[in-house]
Amino acid sequence: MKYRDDRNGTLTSEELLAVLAAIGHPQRLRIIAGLSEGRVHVSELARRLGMSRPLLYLHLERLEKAGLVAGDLELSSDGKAMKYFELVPFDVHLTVDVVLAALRADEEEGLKDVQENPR
Amino acid sequence: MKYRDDRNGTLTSEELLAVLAAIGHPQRLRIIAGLSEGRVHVSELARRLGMSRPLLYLHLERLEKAGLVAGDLELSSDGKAMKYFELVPFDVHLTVDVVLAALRADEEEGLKDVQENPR
DNA sequence: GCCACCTGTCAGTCTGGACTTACAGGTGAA
DNA sequence: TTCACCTGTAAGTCCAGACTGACAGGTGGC
Repeated sequence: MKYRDDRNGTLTSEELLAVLAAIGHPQRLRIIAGLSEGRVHVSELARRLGMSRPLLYLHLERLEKAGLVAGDLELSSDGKAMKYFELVPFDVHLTVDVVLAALRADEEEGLKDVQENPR
Repeated sequence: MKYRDDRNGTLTSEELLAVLAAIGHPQRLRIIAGLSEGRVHVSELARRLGMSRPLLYLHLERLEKAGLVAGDLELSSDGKAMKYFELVPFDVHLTVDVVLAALRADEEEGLKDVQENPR
């Protein structure tokens, strides 16, 4: 899983911010809750949460980019295209040390960039 | 500490969102890092981070509302007013269960409101 | 044909947060 | 008095994100 493999669980600040911003929104909390019971396709989830489908798309996109949910387009038995989403288990421990580690990880990323793309 | 005492560590979604929004901003990550070495007064911190003082005020205000930092206005030995800020240790475990618990806590808050302010 | 489902995207509005500049006030020291 | 510090806030700009409404396309069944 993403956060276990990368740098032994250390996130860069960019990744950390993506996760925080993704979770830190009332609607997206509800989306996470809605997905916690299992995979659902978009239209169904929109109905359950009482929110418009285009809006739900935006939120799901954001959650997916942050690695918190995963989408999968499937053909149902009756031939209809269905986009299923499911939760990706996440576990981020928020402490001062994690913040410091993220900022430190940024610098190392920066160094890596310099080594890979020297000017 | 705020998050230990309230409901045995369970945050309402409002509190959780406040914390996530407060931490989830590049400048505020740097502010947290800046405060991790100890208490600093606002002007000094602004200089260290290279950001304008009014802007720093806004961010500190947000962090304080979320309970992540604490401010204290003091008179220095030479009579000048100094606003010192320091970190409040925080430890928020971000998992699906925490999200679900937050939404559940909201409902109980709602019930409490009804009991305290019956119509 | 029409209806009931589904996916995907675009154009437009609107609001809140981020940020700057500029101001008000205070102290002590030269 | 002027300078160098400090706190605190009000006014204005700017932009990204949230959200709506209306489209495009597809399938299968009546």
